[in-house]
Amino acid sequence: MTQKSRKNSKFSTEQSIAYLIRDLTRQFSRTLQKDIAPYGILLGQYHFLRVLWEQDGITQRELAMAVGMKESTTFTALAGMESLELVQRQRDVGDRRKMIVTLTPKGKKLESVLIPLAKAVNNKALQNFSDTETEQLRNLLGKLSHSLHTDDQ
Amino acid sequence: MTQKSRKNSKFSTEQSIAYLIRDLTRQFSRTLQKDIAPYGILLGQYHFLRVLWEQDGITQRELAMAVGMKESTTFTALAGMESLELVQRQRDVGDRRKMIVTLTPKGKKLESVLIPLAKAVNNKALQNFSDTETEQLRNLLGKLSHSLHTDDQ
DNA sequence: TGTTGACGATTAGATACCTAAGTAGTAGCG
DNA sequence: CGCTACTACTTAGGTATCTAATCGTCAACA
Repeated sequence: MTQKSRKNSKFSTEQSIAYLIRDLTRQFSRTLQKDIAPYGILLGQYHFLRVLWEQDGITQRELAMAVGMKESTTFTALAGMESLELVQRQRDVGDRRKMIVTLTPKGKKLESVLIPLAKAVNNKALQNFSDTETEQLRNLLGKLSHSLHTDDQ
Repeated sequence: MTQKSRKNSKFSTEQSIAYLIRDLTRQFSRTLQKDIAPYGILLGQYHFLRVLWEQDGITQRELAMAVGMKESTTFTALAGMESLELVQRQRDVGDRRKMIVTLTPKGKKLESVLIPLAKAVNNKALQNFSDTETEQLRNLLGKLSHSLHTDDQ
């Protein structure tokens, strides 16, 4: 290691928190993507399905909020999912601006197949973690997220 | 919260580690991207610059490895960086398959400008973390990454 | 009741990645 | 040598996001 890279341990190339997290995201994505691909589901679609399995019949905007994606991203994903007949979209009768998204039987059925795959990835990642460590990690990540969201500084 | 979403705390929509991490990556990316945009640098380019500032004159493949990106991604990023005159690429004389990447003065100068911006984002995220917590987080993330990489299970 | 502004969805266009399939150049071996 | 396999880069094409701009609908109020 060069002198340069040692001078700030909070930020060296290998160790910055941001880098570690970005790298982990890629690993998680690649892994889960490969697992669900055989079922014809794209990773970008899976995120939306996961929310719909718990809250069916919500609007596109609510879905976007729940998943944490922008509405344009949500729109694109749903368009693909509709053509695959995983979801159905209909205008809200009461407020025609809104688009209600509901799962088709095909979309519903996937829950029992895909959730275990996602759990497996999560469990593999956490295989050597005690419950305490898992909780610790979750708390630290939450704190990180909260700090990044604040507008001060 | 529905009964359903409560039944497995390790995996509910809001709390899965993979989701938290993916979300954090987006936050980090958006934040840093906005900060560096005024200098005409794209986030995807920044990652490569960061490595080059510490190890100038390496090959494209070495750079890809150091950054943790695929070579095709590296190639595209470098092409853009070359046209912005941030780096120069020349064939290795000894082995003409290799492409040596070196920073231009313009690329070098950016180090003193951009690194503080990246540090600021990191520090903002870690603003309420004690040194112990930071180290803890780093260790937990490293462990996570290691577990995901193993081929067993 | 007509105008204006907010809201929700959509479209357009860009960035950041990936996988898979080329294309050279190098090296090893019979 | 000359074939073959490997290495490094490149190209092609696709996915997952984003921001910014536009379009239809609704609501509020002068």
